[in-house]
Amino acid sequence: MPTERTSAGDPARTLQLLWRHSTPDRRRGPRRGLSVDAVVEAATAIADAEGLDSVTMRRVAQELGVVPMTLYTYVPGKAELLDLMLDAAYARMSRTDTTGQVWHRRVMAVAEENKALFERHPWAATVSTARPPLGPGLMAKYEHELSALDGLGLSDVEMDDCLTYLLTFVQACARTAADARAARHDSAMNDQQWWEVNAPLLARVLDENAYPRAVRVGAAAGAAHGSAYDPDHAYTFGLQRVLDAFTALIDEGRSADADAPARKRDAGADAS
Amino acid sequence: MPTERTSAGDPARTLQLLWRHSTPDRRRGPRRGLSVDAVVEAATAIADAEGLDSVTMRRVAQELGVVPMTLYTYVPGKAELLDLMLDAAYARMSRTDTTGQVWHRRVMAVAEENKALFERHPWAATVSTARPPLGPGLMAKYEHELSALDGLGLSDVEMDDCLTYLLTFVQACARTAADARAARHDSAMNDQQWWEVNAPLLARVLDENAYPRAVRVGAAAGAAHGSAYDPDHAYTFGLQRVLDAFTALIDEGRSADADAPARKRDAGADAS
DNA sequence: TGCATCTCTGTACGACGTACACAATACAAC
DNA sequence: GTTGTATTGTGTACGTCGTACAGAGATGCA
Repeated sequence: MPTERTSAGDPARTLQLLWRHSTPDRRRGPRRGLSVDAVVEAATAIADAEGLDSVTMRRVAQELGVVPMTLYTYVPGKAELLDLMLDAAYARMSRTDTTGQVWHRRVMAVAEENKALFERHPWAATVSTARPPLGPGLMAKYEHELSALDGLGLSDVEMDDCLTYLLTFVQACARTAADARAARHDSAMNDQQWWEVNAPLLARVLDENAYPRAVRVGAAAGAAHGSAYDPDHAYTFGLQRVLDAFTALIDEGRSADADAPARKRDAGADAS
Repeated sequence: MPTERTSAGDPARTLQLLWRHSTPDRRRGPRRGLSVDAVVEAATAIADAEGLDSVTMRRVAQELGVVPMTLYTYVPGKAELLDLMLDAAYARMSRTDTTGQVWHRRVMAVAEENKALFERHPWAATVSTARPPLGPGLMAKYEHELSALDGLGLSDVEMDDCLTYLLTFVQACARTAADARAARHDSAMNDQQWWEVNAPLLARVLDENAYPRAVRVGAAAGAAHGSAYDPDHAYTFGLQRVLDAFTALIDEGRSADADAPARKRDAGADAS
């Protein structure tokens, strides 16, 4: 089961669908019983509730009361359907107006919005967007998110780099959280139960003296959060690191601009 | 095609296999024609060359000159085989001795080792390790990597947090790179060709005035690296951010220990 | 020499995306 | 009206997957 990927279908047809440029409105033949939006909505509902695995053409069709092949009159195939689902999810994201706030508040808002996206649509975190769906949803999202990084003295390329770094982080967290949820569901065990099953078995085969640091730190981490891995903690900890990293990068640029002999570190945001 | 996941099989059998505690050596019945290692090796070779999609029980069996069902006498199922593949890959990783070097060199070495892992085995980057394969390979890897973060004044939990943050970053980069490779392969188009196909189509539907920043920054980023997304650049840029972030965290701890009125920023590593 | 136990094989099932042929429908041209 | 044609919706079918199950043959122990 490899990773799903956006933009795996025919580019021309995909773009036409994404921007809804395919409605001559009066056509021959029977009236259409459904619509592209209805198909996308049904598929999204299934994905939200049961994961992307459950989104099969058969299942979406069943949900809409038609036979599987009917969907192919609305959508060229499953690949294009996924693009439509994701761009629609982007389009629906809330975009808080943070003009006038300090930059680290703006960046945190972007992170939160993406976190919310992946909480509402966990499947979205598992999709590879190496070639993103170039629809109105993505464009609006990108435009909005860039505004959070504007006016900080970063170059255009640096703005894109930073945004990529931030979004990669949030998506990686969400992906791990989604994977953990899927594992919990499939195994009918939560993480704690899973560890309770594995710990005694592991203890039998593992020589503690061979891995002193691993055993000590692993135990400490396991005790700190209830389990081996706590997605919420990883997000909170990591977001703070991202902000620290941006602070350093922005300050670097400022001190270079001012060509001061010593670096200044009064970046307007005491990201503590 | 959802994401593959480790530890999806039976925990007891998986651990026995991982630690190779299942060899009574003299058994009845015909001599075994293969071995667990042979199966794992064949599967890994296929995954390295053609991706995890191509690793099917039928294909692995064919490579070994047996019928598919034969594999099930060596391995309980495909889930357990994946655990064995990944732990073996961990076990084979090079672990450079960086004792005596400054911490940011040690951390960079860990990042490079993981980057190398994902270059040799791109499929490994696509596997979810929310529940990791608790084998000797992972233990050795974890033990080694923790040593890079030792002696920096971080708590055990912070060491684990930092390592998770670093590894999440490297894996996310590698995953994107692997996805891009897979897209290139499946579409028989490289990224540049893909953009050349999409750009004119997009220009027809997109109102440039509606997304001024997106168009400007997107163009700048696309021009800077040859394509829309450059995995190498994302890694280089991101690793520097990770180091900056760790610098800030370590300094924070030091200034708190020293309870100095002002923060000191002489962390021993000028991570420029 | 039996016999329990193990290896390896062949067949089969239900899932998937979707190609293809075809029936039913509604508008356009006459 | 009537006919032609484009379009929608349906049923069947193919090749893919992991693996359950039954059985055939080989081997070591009693």
